[in-house]
Amino acid sequence: MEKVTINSVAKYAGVSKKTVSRVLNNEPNVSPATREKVEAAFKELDYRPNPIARGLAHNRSFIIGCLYDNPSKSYITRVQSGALEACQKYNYNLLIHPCELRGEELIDNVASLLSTSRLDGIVLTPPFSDQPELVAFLKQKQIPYARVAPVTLDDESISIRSNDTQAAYQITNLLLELGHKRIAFIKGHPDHSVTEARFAGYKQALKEHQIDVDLEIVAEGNFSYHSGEDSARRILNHAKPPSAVFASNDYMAAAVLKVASQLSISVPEQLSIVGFDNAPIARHIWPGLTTIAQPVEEMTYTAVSKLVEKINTSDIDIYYETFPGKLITRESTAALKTK
Amino acid sequence: MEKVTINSVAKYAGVSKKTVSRVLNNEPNVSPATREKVEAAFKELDYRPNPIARGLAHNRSFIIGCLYDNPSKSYITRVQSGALEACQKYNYNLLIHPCELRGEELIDNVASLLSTSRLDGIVLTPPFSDQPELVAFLKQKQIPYARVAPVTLDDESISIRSNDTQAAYQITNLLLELGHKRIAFIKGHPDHSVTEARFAGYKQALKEHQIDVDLEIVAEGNFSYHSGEDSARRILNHAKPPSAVFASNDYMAAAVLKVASQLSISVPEQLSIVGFDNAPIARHIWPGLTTIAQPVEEMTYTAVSKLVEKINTSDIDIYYETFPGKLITRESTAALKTK
DNA sequence: ATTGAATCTGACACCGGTGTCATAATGCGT
DNA sequence: ACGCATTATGACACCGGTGTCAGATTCAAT
Repeated sequence: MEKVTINSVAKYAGVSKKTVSRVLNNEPNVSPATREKVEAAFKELDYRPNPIARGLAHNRSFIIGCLYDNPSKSYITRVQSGALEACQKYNYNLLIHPCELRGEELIDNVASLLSTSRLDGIVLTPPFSDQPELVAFLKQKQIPYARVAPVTLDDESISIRSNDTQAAYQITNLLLELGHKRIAFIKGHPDHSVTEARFAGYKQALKEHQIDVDLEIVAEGNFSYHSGEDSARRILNHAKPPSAVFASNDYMAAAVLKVASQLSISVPEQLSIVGFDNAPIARHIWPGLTTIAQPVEEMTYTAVSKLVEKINTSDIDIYYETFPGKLITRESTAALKTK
Repeated sequence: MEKVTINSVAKYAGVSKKTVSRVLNNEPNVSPATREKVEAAFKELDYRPNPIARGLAHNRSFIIGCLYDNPSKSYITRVQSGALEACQKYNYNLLIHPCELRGEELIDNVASLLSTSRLDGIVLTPPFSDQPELVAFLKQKQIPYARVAPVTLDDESISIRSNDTQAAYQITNLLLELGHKRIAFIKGHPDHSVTEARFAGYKQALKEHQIDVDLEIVAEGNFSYHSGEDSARRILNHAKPPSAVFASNDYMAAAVLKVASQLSISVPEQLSIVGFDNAPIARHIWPGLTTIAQPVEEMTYTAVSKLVEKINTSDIDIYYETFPGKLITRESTAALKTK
């Protein structure tokens, strides 16, 4: 089984390789008869164009990079899944690049990624969507990029956003409507811009109900389960403990539930808990967590699609779209019993 | 900033491009003086070889594919992480390829993946490590491959194994030593070869303690949380309920815990539960799950490393290595109280 | 039949590297 | 100083596609 190149097809079909190339790329100015001959040859020889050669000729790699650093495996998998689907649609490949660096080192790392792998474009997922130095670097290097779930705005890019503040507002309101007045909050990782966005929604809801934010029951977490445990221990042992806890993601919320069990605080009877993200764990623990679901796959799919379109047509310069979150009610929340 | 090619370096250093190529690849027969000149030019111009051109010349893509279909996101992430690390070491890229197909469709899908992406090699993770048609196909197509955690043997390949039977035996023994005599078992997905391997370990341990396997408390799961719930409900509502449950993975074990809470069966006082895999959920629920940890990253790292070495040297033909599992004891197991 | 425009087709260089092989430069023994 | 083996270097074709442009063919209009 010798390999089938454009030359063998050309010979087989009795035309020049350029004509074969024209058929391959659906270029105009090929007579129907010729086109048919060439297509028959494709079938007959089972010809597959070599993407590497094509890449060399175009000075393109047909590879999109995906940059992430997220403690949630399920989030990463969902991002990948959406990105992959978009790549397949356009015959691109996806190169995943987990990266824990920040600042100068991050720039160096991405620079070396770009020069070694010759990416055609790059998708930034949180927390990288909001790293101004990184964005500036890509802009300066003229590397097309798209940002998933950024909070900051940037006039010349593709940004696929979610409205975390709104969603956090909504879920806090749910607790308020259930009668909770003393609601603790566990913040996320300070590098992630959604951290402040979610906190802002929480504060706004409290404010509208004329409740002051009590920083004694606001803990600094970092999205990890462990940080949730520490925060929960502090909050639940407070002299005036809250009747509800809003953790900035589901892992930390799960940790709150664990600490509550350890302290024999029953959920949701004595304590309501809400999380964020609708990670698998939210329904894998008992009671299940009330949380916010976001269409992560869809967001990433859109981001990569728009990015590839930008690369292919250099038409789209700016694209904004906001995807709404959805409140999911499970067993971890209940009305406050009036004592 | 015009782009730096091998030609510009050659011109700058005053040598031919072939000489530059020689320096680049550490080939012999370059005088120290010339080598230095060229290396200085590299630095000066910040030259990065174009992997696509190199790929074309070598008829290689420098891409390794990773095939998987696993319900556990954390498992996937760990596989990716090990594979990526190995790829980086050898300057390869990793192409991830989730795939839910089986049989004929699977072969077609992989065939098209190979011809479109020109992979240099492919890593098979469970359940693909044990699909005989797929392995036969790759062998016939002469595509180098490595198998992670296969159960079946195959004389001519790279196989990085774990001893699931032994580990299952060990964890079952732990329950037996705690005094449990009636131990339920929830099987995994029938497509995964580890499913039978783990069951075999369970049976062996029971046999050595002269306990017959009671198929009434052996459930057919599929590794999903949901299947674990269904199985747990059946098992725990049995007329003669078990005092311990061994679920083939941690998700199903977590589901058993949930069902137990719903039925007000306290864990571990009335019921011991063990899982398998040491997934994050094993320590994110309360009580934490006693389980088996396997060095997934390390296994995949080794698999990819050996695969790339095979590609580069066509030396290694066969490579076997078995990684042991490790028992992790948490709060979900306790000694059976003698009534 | 003739002409001009529109449509088709192929020769050839090129993308940025690597392999082959011939030739130039060096080292070494006598 | 000479000859010979060894090392160093470059010219050139090639990997498998694509862009450019000139030449060939077709077609409609006169």
